[in-house]
Amino acid sequence: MKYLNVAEKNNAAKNIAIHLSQGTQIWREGLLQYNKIYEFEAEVLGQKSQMVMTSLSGHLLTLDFYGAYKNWQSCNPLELFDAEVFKSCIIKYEEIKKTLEREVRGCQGLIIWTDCDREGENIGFQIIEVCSAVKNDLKIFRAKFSAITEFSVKIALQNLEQPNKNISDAVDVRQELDFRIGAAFTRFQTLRLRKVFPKTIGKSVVSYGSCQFPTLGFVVERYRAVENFVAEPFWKLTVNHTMNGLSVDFNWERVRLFDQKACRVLHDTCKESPLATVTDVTTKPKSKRRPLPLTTVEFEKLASRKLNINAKKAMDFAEKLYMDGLTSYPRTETNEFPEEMNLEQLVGLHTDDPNWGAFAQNILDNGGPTPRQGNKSDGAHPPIYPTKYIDGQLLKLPERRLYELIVRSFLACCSKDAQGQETTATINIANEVFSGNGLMITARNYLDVYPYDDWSSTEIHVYQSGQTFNPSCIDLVDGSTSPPNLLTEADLIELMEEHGIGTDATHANHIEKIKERSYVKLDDGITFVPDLLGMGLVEGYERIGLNLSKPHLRAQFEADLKAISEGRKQPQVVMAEQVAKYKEVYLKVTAEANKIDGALAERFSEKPNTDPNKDNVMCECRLTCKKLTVSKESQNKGRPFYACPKDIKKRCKFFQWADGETSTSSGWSTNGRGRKRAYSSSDEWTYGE
DNA sequence: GCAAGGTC
Repeated sequence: MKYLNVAEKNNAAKNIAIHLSQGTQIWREGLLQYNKIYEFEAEVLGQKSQMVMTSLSGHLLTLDFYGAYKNWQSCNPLELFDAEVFKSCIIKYEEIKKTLEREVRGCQGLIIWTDCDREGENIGFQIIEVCSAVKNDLKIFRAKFSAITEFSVKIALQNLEQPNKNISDAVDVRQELDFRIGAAFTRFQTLRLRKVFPKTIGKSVVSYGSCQFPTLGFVVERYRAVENFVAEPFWKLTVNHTMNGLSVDFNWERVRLFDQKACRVLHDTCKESPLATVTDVTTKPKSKRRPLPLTTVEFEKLASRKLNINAKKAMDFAEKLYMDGLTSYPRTETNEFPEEMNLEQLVGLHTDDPNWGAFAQNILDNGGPTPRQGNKSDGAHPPIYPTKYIDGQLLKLPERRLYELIVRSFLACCSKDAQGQETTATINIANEVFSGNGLMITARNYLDVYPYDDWSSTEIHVYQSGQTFNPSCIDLVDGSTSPPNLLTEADLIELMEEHGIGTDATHANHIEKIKERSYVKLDDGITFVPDLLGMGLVEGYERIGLNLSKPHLRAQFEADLKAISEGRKQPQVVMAEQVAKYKEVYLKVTAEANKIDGALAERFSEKPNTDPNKDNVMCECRLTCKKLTVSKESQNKGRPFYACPKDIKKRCKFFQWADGETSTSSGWSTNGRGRKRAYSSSDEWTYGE
């Protein structure tokens, strides 16, 4: 038997091949330089077999509309909810597809080794689709692994399963809906707003996406919370005891009062008999926990918060570090190291470094690495860790700082929690209670290598229970409640993760996208505020009574997808329900689009063009009485034509333009990528009015 | 020229 084995990416294919062949694999080039082919022997289903292993680079196929639906001017976006869609190979991956087709011909079996998550299952079915098309009697298997380690992939090969169609179906529904909704709303928003605000919108695209809008929504919500915040004045008592050059502050047990008079009365009472009596002194151990093994989300948050490198840039550099072999795969949700990983060796790589070498040596000399184990695993990738040591001086600046962050995080999580002793002294002044704290750090441990956490000692006098002293001062301090902070990028990523908007691999992209679209902007280089367009859009949809920027729509959809994965719901049913829902939303939006114009007009300085459709020409089909509105502008650019969705696959002799003229072309059009697509129309169109 | 999800 000869099996074709296909992984989701080259790196996975290579490592799986190494593990299964004990390093005896030989490699050759595939048709695309990034995706190599590895060959070795292995035992499959109790039989010695020839193995050919190659990979994709993520999804192989993508969705598209046919002919007229592809063109922004030649169809009503409403039709995109029902227009037929097709999957085709992503143009840059055609060589990968050809490699699969060529390699599978010589094989009798196919083993899918894509990542063991939802998207991976779907990618698996794309591989099956391509391979089955050239070889129809293939024996097909799915390898399920919990990590790409020798142990895990060998177990997977001994326990081959069948691919799970339900999971893949859920992804198909997700893709198709995101695509239809995204295309319909994006075209509508863009085409309309370009006409209503030609100066402000210009040629830019006003996109709608099921992740873009909730992300924008988080920024708007926080901005409003800050804007609408009403500060409330408060008053509080503070006590200070300075002696021998050491100043100790005591905090009031009541924290603060919102009644100035009451606070003044208590202050006066304390000032009248200011002698403080120490009522209690406790000292107890306190520790600060070392970080968990590093995930993508934590990496992005640290880079953004501590190094001021934004998530998109951080991921681009992480990708480069990974490609250079310095760090492990950067997209991971896993925060625990697999048992079989040799952490001692990985720590040992760093013992010669001038900055953290001694720390690494210290870990090895004191019982070895003992990382905390988290509770998340994506089943394919370990946490992010340095795979190789390099002198930081050899790297350019942002890369060096990110490599250092990965190394320091790794060494910190392999180290021990910081330990300290916290002393709390409680005092009583005229029956008011205050407490002061002191912290003595007894073992800094991980903090010595991890500058991203603060924990510092604070001194306190040595007090004894029953002792009395005269405070240096007892003050009445006024203040006012403060608004929440605007969102930083790290906060935004946290919210996205919490509400299930996007994935670890896409958070940074969505944030970048809404910046690019001018929906949000960085206020002071650090915090996000809505930009005029983003704010106006959210307000416009709200005036229509829609909450498209709230995360619950996406959350509901995710719940449906889960039901499909588990076989509890039919994909066609969910698809139909969601399409119907969004179609209704779309109709409402187009009917009340003037409310969006109005909201934006209040934000923009440009006066809106109040009748953006006055130049439109109505087309009507004589046979079906279907109506189509076309702008004069597009009419001049090229004649609108109608593609009949049902007959699309039939190659027809001629088609008819919306102005009634027929063309004798073969009935094939080319798409933007120069590829031929069939479209047809037996309907006749004519201009009305 | 549109989405979101993978990935180089």
